[in-house]
Amino acid sequence: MCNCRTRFAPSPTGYMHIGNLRSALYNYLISKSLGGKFILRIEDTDNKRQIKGAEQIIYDTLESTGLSYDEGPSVGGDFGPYIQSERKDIYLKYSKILVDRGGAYYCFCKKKDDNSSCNCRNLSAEEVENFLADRKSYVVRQKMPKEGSTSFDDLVFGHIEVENSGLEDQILIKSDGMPTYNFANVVDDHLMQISHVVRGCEYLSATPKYNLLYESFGWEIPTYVHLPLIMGKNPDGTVTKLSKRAGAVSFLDLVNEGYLPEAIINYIAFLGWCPSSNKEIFSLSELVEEFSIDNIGKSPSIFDYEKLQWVNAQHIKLLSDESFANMAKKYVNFDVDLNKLSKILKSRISKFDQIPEMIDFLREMPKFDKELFLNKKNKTNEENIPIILEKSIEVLEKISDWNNDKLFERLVKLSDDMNLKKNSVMWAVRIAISGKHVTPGGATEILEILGKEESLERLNNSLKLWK
RNA sequence: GGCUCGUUGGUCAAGCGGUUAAGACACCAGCCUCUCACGCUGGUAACGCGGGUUCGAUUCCCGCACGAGUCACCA
Repeated sequence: MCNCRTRFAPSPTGYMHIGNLRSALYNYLISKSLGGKFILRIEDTDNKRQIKGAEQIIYDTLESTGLSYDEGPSVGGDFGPYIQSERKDIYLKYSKILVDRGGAYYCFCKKKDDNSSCNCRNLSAEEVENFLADRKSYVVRQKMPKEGSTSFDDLVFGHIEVENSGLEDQILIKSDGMPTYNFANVVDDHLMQISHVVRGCEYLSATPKYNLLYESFGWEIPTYVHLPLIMGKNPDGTVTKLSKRAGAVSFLDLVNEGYLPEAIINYIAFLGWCPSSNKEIFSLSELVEEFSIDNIGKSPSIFDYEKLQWVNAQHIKLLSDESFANMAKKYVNFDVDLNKLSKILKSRISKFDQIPEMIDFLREMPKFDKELFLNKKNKTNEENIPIILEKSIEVLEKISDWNNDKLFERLVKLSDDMNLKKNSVMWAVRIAISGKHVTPGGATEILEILGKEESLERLNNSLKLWK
């Protein structure tokens, strides 16, 4: 056990996209692989951007992916509340402390004012008192050093150093009294004793500002782990940071398309990290076992649907027959034996939304071209097709024990009797009952699913095409 | 534009001074097979460019190019 504490701190401003989830995952993996705690904190300091339901999506996503948190809204913890809008007073209090310590100052300029003309940094204590007494609206700004440089060592990116002169006196408390993200983040991370700040590297260049804040407070600076960006492909082929515009990927959308949460987790774990071994398919707990910060890379990765699909296919194969049938249920909208269906589908789909198209022929015999029956490799032709179908019908009519093994055995026997390869019979029968060139499952598997009555009806109808 | 970061096959990626430069996806071929899929075997394909350092650079250093991130009273 160690006292490693990480936090996932999303804003409820929309759906949960892959970048957020990856951040949650890595926070989880880092704390769990070190035997520490994983904390959820909701950062809802921007009233304007709140979206109803977004918070619930966060809870649901963490729940369905198994990223369970040790502290957070509803589960509680010793450092609550875990929702920033409920911590407003805390930020105000600390902003005052910071002003007293000389790390920040009140700014009474109007929003539109040109920053360069702002002289609030030099206001006397008396002037400030007066403005405050007048209830003049204000913001609190961080007092950045004018010279020197600030540096830190990131566990992934190494030593980063920036000139202080490039840093603006950023706003800490907005005129509505709410803290900005940057400020609330620092205060909460300190108060909640976060040891490792794990976040996307878009924050890399803002980190010196954070450190200056920690220093002004006299607080210990946490360990930083910045994660490489996840890029999305634009329609024109260029790549940019994953966003609505580029490769729009929301967790919920993926799930609705038929990706398994565990597959999504497995895949995004590899966006920026890779294990020492060549193993690729992991459960969440296996990821915890193998995860190591040392193996996080720096270069951006591109979200690749093809690879995701492959990973998903692998996880689908790992599913028990029961859970597969359960998942498949919602994609099957007609009456059919789900268990039998699942058997032929499991190795053939890479995501669940492929199911409807694959099995539509089971519900209703499609119109098809008679030419489909003719297949050189399987030696079917205009002469033998009608005979095969006729004989098959005779044989099948006599079967009362309608199951795959029995059907297979009888049709193989028929082909022997007719001096044909079994492929010829199987091909003819399969086309006759499916009307499709390719089908999931072989002739006898489809016969079994269709049932005796439906199968014979289809067979007879197809035979008519040849009379 | 300033600052910061990155650059190994089409994609994801191992590598951390000397390698036949792994592996995976995709693609192609073959095998297996009651079509397809699964599975198995094999194949095509890569160190951005230019200087150094070194006996030796994909690996270290410096330029350049290209890509990206960030510069909000958004997070």
